[in-house]
Amino acid sequence: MRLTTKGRFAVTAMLDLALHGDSGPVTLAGISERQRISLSYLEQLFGKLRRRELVESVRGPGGGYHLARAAAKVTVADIIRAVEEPLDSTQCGGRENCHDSHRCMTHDLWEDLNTTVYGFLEGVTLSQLVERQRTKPVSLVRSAARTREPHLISP
Amino acid sequence: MRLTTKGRFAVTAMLDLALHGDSGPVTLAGISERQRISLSYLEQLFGKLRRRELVESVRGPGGGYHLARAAAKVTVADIIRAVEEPLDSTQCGGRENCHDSHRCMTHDLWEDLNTTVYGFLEGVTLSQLVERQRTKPVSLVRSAARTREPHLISP
DNA sequence: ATATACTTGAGTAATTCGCTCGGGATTGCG
DNA sequence: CGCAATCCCGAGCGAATTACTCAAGTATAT
Repeated sequence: MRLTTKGRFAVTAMLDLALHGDSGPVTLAGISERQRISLSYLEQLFGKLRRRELVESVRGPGGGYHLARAAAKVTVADIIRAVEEPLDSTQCGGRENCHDSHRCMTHDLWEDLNTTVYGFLEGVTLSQLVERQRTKPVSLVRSAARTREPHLISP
Repeated sequence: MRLTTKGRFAVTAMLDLALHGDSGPVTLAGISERQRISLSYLEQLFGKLRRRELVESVRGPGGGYHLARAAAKVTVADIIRAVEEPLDSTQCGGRENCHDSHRCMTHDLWEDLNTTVYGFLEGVTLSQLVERQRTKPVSLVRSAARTREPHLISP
């Protein structure tokens, strides 16, 4: 797994798409202006998002992008998986590197951690983010964290 | 937040430290050999881990590193924070970039997501990883996920 | 037609990653 | 003492990735 600004840009753009998708296709130029992301960079990102079938494109004037499925069915994990390069497995990935009793400890451990984090991001959908964006007063951190890490918020 | 192989190396090394720390300081050369991580790279990583007071060093022959506190008090989030470069906040981070009604949407959103993921990684301690490594049959994914994301596992 | 908008590919400066090299500094041990 | 083990530190480096530009397309609504 990898988590960088690239994934953040993609999530932001998808959120913008979800927020403005009510009235027809959303233009990359619009997203670029609203979110201050370079148009050409958005083009690259949406190329990947389209290939992963998270968005659909409408060409020609009045065209743009819209979500390929309901915002409730798109998770943050989906988006990140679409744009981030896959993290190559541990250096012992299938080769003769691992030996002794410690072989593949690295691999198993990280694979598990990986899956765990993804499992979590799998639980955060675009529609949740949209709702949170529209009803500002409630913070994502507090509402999301309260259900799983109570001691972190109210020590 | 950032999550790359760098963080993985650090977690792996710390886990090795926890596993072999019973009999005195652990040598970087030992970790390098067992985990197949370059010695010089380990030196860099442990420089950061030491500065963040996650490990303590013992110099001279017979020296090495040991954990600065109990494995139960070291979280994966601690380790990752120590070695990964901090992800600069959104491009609108304090500048005049954000405007309109959408200002800082990006910033707030990602900050929140960030905190949420970190909050989760705060919940995974080194001692949990050690125990899991010693009693292989139990998978990290299932046991960690079960305690905080019940609906993801048994829908 | 023509403008709008997506589509694709090549290229690029800056940054990070993973690592090497070359020196230190500190300390246990004979 | 002297030596070897070990940590410590900084400079640098090739490869990859990031974030982005430029330059061409193709499809389509009007």
